[in-house]
Amino acid sequence: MRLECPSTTGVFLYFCFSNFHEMNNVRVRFAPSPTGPLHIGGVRTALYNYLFAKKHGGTFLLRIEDTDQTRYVANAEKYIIDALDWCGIPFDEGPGRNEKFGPYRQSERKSIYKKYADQLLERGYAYYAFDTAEELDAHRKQQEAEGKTFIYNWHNRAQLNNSLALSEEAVAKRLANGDSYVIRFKMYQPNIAGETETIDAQDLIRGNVSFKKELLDDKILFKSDGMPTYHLANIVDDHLMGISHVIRGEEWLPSLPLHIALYQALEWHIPQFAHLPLILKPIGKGKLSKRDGDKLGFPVFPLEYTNEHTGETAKGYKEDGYLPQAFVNMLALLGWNPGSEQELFSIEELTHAFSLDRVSKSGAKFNPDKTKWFNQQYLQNTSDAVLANHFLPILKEKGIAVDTSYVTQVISQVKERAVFVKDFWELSDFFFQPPSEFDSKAVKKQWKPFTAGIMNEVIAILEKVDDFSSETTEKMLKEWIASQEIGFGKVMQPLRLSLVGALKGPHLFDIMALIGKDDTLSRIQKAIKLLG
RNA sequence: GGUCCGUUCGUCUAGGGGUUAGGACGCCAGGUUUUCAUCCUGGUAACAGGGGUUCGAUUCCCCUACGGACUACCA
Repeated sequence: MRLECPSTTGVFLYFCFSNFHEMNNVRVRFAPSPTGPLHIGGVRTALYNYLFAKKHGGTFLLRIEDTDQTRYVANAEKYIIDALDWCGIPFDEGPGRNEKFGPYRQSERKSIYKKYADQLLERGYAYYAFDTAEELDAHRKQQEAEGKTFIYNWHNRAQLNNSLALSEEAVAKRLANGDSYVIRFKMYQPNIAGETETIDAQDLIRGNVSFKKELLDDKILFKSDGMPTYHLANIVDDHLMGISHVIRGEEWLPSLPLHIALYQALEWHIPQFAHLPLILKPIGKGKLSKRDGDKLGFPVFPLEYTNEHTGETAKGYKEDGYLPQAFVNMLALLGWNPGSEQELFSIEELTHAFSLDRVSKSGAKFNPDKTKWFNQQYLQNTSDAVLANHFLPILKEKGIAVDTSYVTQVISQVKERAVFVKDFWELSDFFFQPPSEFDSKAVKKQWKPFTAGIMNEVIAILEKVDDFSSETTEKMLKEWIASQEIGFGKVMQPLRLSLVGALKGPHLFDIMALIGKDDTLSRIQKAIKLLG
C-alpha cells in the first residue's frame, strides 16, 4: 500500500488514506462555471472524471460554480447539462438529480461558506482586508513601474489596509460601520514555530509538485459582495460532498498550494489531485479558443450555442454531423492512451481501460482531421437501417418521399464513402432523382459524336431485359460490348454520365437495379436528347 | 517579469540504459474498382540543444532553449 498525502504543517494531524481505501469510495465532480457554452476541454475533463468514477465503481457529480454574479449566463447551465447528455456522460448527482449532498449550485449554498471563512478568521488563518480595488490597482501599477510584481502577502500585509495592520478597535469600528471588506487567507508567516517553508503535493499525473510558501500571495476567500471566491467555495464543497479525487484542468495547478493550505487550516482530509493537460490550438501558439474553430472551420463546442445577449451562434459537433460516440472517443484519446494500439473504444470499454497514470503530462494540439476519421469509423460501424433513419429527415427536407427500405438500400451502396450523414445526399442524389445537369468536363471528354448511337443500342438491349437485376444487366451489356468490340470505356462512361450526371458513384449496374428499368431507360433517352 | 508545469515523426502518441525507435491521423506512391470515393500495400517523417552519470543514454541527473498555464473581490 502506498501512502500519499501532501506534507503537513506539523501543527495538525492529518489522516492519510491508502489508495486502496479511497478507491472504494471514489467520488469525483465536474464543476463548471456557467459563463457560456462548455468547450471541448471542459467536456474532456467531465469525461475523464466520469471514466475514473465508473472505473472504480464511484460516483460522478455535477456542481455548478456560479459564485461570480457578474459573469453568470442564464442559458449556460442548461447547455452544460444538454451537452453532457448528448455525449453520454451522465452524472449521478447534481442539480435536480439525486440531491443527497445538495444543493449543487454554489449560489444556493451561499449561507454555508461564511461559517468556514469565520472559522479561519477565528483561528488566525485569515484576516479582513479593506483595500479598495483602486488602491490595489495603484499598488500594482507602482510596482510595475519599478519592474516588480505586486504581491499581497507576508512581506507587505502589515503596510496595507487590513485587520492585521489596523488596531482591533479600528477594525471593529469599520465592520460595525458596514464598510465593505474581503477576507484574505494568511498564506505564510515567517518565523512561526513549526511553519514549513514549502507545500509539497502529490499529483496523480505529475508526481511531486513543490511550492515555496513565501512566494505565494494572500488570496481572497470571501468577496465584498458576500459570495465566496472559487477557492473557498471549491474546497468547502469538495469537503462537504465527500470528494475523493479532484480531476481538473492544468490551469488550476498554481492554485493547488492554496487549496492544500486551506484543507490543512480547516483540518480536513485532503483529496487526491490530478491536473489534466490542456488542449491547444491545432496551429500556432496557445490554448484552443473559439476563434481557432471559426478560422479553421471546426467546432470547439459539443452543441451549437447561441449567445443570449448578442444572438451570435457558435458551431457544435452535434450540428456538424458528428456522432456523440465518435466525438467522445476522440476526446478520450486526446491526452490519454490505453498503452495498446487500440483506438476505437465504446464508452463502456473506456471505463474499463481508463487510468489516470496513462494521462499525458503535456498539452495536446487539437487535430480536426483525426476527429473526422473517428466519425468515419463510427459511421461505417453503424447499421444501414439506423443511418437511413438519420438520412430520412434530410430527404424530406429536399421534398423527396421514399420508403425506408429503399433508403436503406441506397445507404448500403454509398455508405463506405461517407464520413458524415450529411454526405449522403451528395453521394446518392441520383438514386432519388434524375440528373438535372451533366458534368461539363466529363461530357467533353466522354460524350463523342458517335455516343448517341451507342446509347440507343444500349437502350435496345436493356429494353429486352425482364430481370433487371445487377447481375443480369451487367452480363447482357458486357456480352454485347464484347461482341461489338467497342471498348468498355466508350459505353460505360457515357452510360454513367446519363444515369448519374457525373463520373462518380457506386457500381453502375447496382445503380440501374435500384432505380429500376423505366427510370434507367428514360435517363438514357434524356441524355441522348440533351447531349446529342 | 515572477511562480509552476511540460518537451519522441507536421499532429496525437507507444517505448525506455543496448530497439531496424512502434502505431494512428495527414501527406506521397502503387494496386483494386474500366468512374469517383472507399479499401489494400508501401513510403515520407521524430527522441530540442549542451553538459554530466555510464562500457553504453533517446531513456537517469543538471543547465540552456523553447512551449504552456497562472500571476483579478474570474472560474
